[in-house]
Amino acid sequence: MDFNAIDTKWNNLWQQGKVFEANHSKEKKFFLSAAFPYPNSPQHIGHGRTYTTTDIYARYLRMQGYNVLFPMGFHVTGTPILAMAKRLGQKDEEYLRIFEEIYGISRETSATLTEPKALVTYFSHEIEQGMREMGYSIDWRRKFYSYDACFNKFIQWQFRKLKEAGYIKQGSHPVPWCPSDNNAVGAHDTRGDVDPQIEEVTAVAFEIKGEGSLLCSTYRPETVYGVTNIWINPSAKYVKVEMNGKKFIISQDAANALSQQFGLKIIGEIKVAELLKKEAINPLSNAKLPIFEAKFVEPKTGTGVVMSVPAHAPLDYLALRDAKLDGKVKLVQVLTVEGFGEFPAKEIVERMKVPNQLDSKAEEATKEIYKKEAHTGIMKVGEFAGEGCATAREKIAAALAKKGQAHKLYVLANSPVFCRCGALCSVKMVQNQWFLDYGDKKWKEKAKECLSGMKIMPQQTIADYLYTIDWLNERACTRAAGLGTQFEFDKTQMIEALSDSTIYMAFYAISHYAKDLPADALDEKFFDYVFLGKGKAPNEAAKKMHEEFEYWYPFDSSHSAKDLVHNHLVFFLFNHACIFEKKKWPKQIVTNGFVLMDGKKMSKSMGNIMPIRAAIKRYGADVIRFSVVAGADLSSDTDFNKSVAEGISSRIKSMGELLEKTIAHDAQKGAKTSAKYDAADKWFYSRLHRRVKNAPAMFESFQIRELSQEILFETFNDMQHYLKRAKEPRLREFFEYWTALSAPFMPHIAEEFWEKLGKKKFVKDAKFASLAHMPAADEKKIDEEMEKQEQFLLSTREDVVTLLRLLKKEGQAKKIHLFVADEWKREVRSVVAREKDFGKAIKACLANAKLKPHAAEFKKVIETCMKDVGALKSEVLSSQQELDALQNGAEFLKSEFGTEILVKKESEAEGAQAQRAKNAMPNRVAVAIE
RNA sequence: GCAGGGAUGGCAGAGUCUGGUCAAAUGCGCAGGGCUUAGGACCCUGUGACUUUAGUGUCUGCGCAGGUUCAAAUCCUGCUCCCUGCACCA
Repeated sequence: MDFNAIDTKWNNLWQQGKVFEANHSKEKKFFLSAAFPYPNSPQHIGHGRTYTTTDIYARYLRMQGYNVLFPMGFHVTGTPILAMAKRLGQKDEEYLRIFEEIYGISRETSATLTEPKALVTYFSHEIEQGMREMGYSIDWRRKFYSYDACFNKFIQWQFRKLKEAGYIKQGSHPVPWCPSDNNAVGAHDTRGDVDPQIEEVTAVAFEIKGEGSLLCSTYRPETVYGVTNIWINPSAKYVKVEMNGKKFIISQDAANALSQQFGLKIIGEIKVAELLKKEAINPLSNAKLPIFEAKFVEPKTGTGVVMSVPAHAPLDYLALRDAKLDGKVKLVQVLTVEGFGEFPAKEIVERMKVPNQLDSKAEEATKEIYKKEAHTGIMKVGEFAGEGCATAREKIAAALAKKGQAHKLYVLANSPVFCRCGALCSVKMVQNQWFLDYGDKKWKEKAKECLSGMKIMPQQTIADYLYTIDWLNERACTRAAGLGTQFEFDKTQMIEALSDSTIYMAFYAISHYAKDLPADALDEKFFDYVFLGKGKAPNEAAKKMHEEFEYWYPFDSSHSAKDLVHNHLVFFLFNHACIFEKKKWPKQIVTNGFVLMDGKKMSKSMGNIMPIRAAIKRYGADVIRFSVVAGADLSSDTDFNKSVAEGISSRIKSMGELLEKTIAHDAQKGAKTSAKYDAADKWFYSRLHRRVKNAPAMFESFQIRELSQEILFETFNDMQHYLKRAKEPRLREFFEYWTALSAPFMPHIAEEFWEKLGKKKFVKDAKFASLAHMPAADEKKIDEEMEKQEQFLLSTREDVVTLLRLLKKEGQAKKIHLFVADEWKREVRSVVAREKDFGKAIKACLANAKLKPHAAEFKKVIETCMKDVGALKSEVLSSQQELDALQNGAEFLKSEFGTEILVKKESEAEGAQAQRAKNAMPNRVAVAIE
């Protein structure tokens, strides 16, 4: 089987036949989509998981008779593509290498990708081609890019609606900032792709009479009571600054960084030597504090001035000890800490034998104490004595701030972070930043109402949605640069990437028409009519688009990987709830886990990314489809590796070979067999129809893993057994059902099989398996008794195998006798099942008239039954049924063991066998081997 | 720190809601055998330990420590460890 050839054949036929183009009609519809990709790289097999899951579902629903719309577009909004084009233009070696080694893009090609649009075009074509090769049943006519003029108009309309609703606000906001580029920085703007993390710290003011205040940044304002001195770095430069009419002393570096956050003015330098002579005043205890020098103080971190709490901060204690001041300064205890005495910092430093402040163990000790004190520390002094460390911290910070003795400031927690331009990043307080007010209570309520009407898969993620809805606050919705849509209310701004992709699904409903209209025509009235049905249709186009939207909306199912739960998917709820009327709110969200490569996360730095098109080339699309969805439950991550893909491949191939054989056989002998089903046929088709019957519920609940297991492995195993068991296997019917059932998973191969089978079984004139109806199970063929009998036959076979091995008589037995337990033993079994107790069971049996004749024997039977009393719940076959099962399977057993098989009832045993026959139990035959 | 998820055999991964049929599905790996010129293809068997030449039995076992129960991977309590997310970034 040449998978690639089959893929190509059917991809072309589908395209030519316009099989997946969906138009509004009278039929019941289903509108679903998966998050549209950001084209700044080729896609890898991880992306394939979400799209494959979506496509399986789409194909399943199509086969259930729905008019299914599965569209796709490209999200190009934001800065990474801009940044990437710029870097390629600069011949950035890091990028060129990634392109070459991981994406397989030559340097010549890279040289042509220095414009954002060229990059978008290149990767979106690459991605689209991959999706086509994977056989995704997408209506490509509706494709658009988020920078298309018609889409811009749509987003601007959306933002006008949000503004009308009062959800767009302005205010100040801290962002990671490059002072040299004069722009906000994200992970893709920094050296080594470090994600800059903003953290809030408290800066406490320690007054120096006549000079202003020393500003000390700290994570632990509750320890101000214990401050014994102030640290400054002897080799740093300190300056006086003016801020809100007050004077402060901080390092020069800090002044530069903080000027981005506050309107501060540097008044002049102050020499370290001069500072060291001064005294500062503790704002809480009013103690006079000396100022000392310490090397551990980083002038670039925080304010460059550090308050010293030697009782609780190991670094402070170490610095004192290094300067031989530990004898002179009196430590002040602030907290009582579990497992420590008066001065925890001193204790831990001594216990861990930290040599000095610059040793790496100093940091370890700090972390340890910080954690311990935050957990178990109780305030010993001050206004909040008796309270826990964490609550006291907040209260003290607030109290100091109220008196103007503390200020909130922002720092980069993972500092230093460098911009790719080389400058050190800091935090800037952006003024007049535009926000979407997701903190609005009423809006939150609406979003929750929307959520409550939806089906969320996997169900356990509902908690995440609720949590995120509650937690969301004002969120910046514009940026100074980027591709996408201009922000109408402030033309210096572009709408930010996560804000223009919240209701874009609605645009798919009309995108294939919108493209043909001049952008000017898409004004307020136009969209009000199309999406909200307000007013009269401004023109024919609007009317047509309104009808289309009315047909396809509400949006039935949104698919993505699980990382979008905390942002995009929640915004999706908020925005739908705001813009559209309730009956147009979305119905379902499905999220899935990631794909690992040989057990490890795929990443550029590890170089273990497998591009999806390379994977298709190697294994075939359908094998990849199975590989990314069959391995794990929807919610958990799945592993892709060679052996999984090869295993799937070989199963599919052997199915193909069998299909060929079946067809050849039928052609020779004629497909019709008039003979009735025998036991083996009944068993096999009972299993098949049971699976067919259960399948729809499994598709609906996204038990994709279980379904693939059934289709690929369990059905396959059944067939293996059936082939051995059946006198004349009839596989045609099986293949007709199996092909349809597996078509959503392996569409190309299913089409190929379908064609070979003559393809008209389930729906008249279905040219494609993709359009055939999912077969309904023939429930008459589900035969539980037959399945049990076969099960019994198989376990009997197992017993014989075990016994032969035990006797070392494999292949040497002359005759094998099988004895079925008498009916009265079943009575005993059910008594034991009921009583669940040896004594009670005996009494019950004695009282049972039916068991009277067997009084001498039943005690032993009860004993045997009691061994696994829990197993007795399931019902067993009657003696006659067991007998039938074995007689029907006698041929099979004979061929398995190559010897004569004699089946009898226990009571019919004669001579030497009589004793053995007594071992027979319900559901377990007695075996006698000659 | 907060929130969510998790810990099962050589590996991956079911089983947990609804306790007993669980030495634990399925797949991979490994070992032995068969088929074959050969095999990475296919088939059979085995794969916690010990014991057993008539079909066993005993012990150990599902992160750790307890508890409930005739019975616990499954229920309860406490603990340890791991993963993911925490905002202006797609």
